[in-house]
Amino acid sequence: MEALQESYGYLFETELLQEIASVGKLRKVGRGHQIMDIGETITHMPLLLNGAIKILREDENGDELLLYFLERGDSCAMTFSCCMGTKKSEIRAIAEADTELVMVPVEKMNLWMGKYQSWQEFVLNSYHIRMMELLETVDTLAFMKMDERLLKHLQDKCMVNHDEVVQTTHQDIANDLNTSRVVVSRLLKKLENEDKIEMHRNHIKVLDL
DNA sequence: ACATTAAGTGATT
DNA sequence: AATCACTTAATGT
Repeated sequence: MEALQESYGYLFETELLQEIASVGKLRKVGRGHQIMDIGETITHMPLLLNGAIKILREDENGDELLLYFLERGDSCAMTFSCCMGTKKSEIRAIAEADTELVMVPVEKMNLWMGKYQSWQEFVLNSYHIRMMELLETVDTLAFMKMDERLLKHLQDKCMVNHDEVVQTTHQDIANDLNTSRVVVSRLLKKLENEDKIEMHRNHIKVLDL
């Protein structure tokens, strides 16, 4: 597990890295695959090595809303709190790109909290970062109009995929933003007229980054 | 050639 | 901004 060293070497001492390597299982997930669903019991916590994962929330009707992306060096804050009592996931996680992650059993969480201060810092820090990300999306939701949200979403996608070309359909975007496809199509056309994007079938190139 | 899926359009609320 | 109803375009079998 040299990949561990590369992604987390600057955070954890070698002793902890070795423990992660010995107890964790490497998992590869293809783009679009579901990693965790709402209501599922959390047994492992993920440490992202590369790729990206999108975190979604769902309403009563089954409509989805994108909360944020996880990238390399991130972990799911949901798993942290689950070890403090709650055991079911409140969110759904789907691979945004082909992703490699290390799955660590949750039992190790508390153990390492006392044993390694680098682990404790990592957990607390991750929690803080997730909180800030969540606040940002709340702001976006509450204060931004659909066209601004759309552009931001495309830019975010570019960010996590390290590519100015977004592989997606209008329908997919509509699902992520919890709006209708027709609205997305029309707003995208507007963005194209403003030379902020280029539209093609099944992919969009973002010019305004 | 036909069916399916993605995207575009006008009208209405 | 959402929804409906319909058209057009691209792609798969």
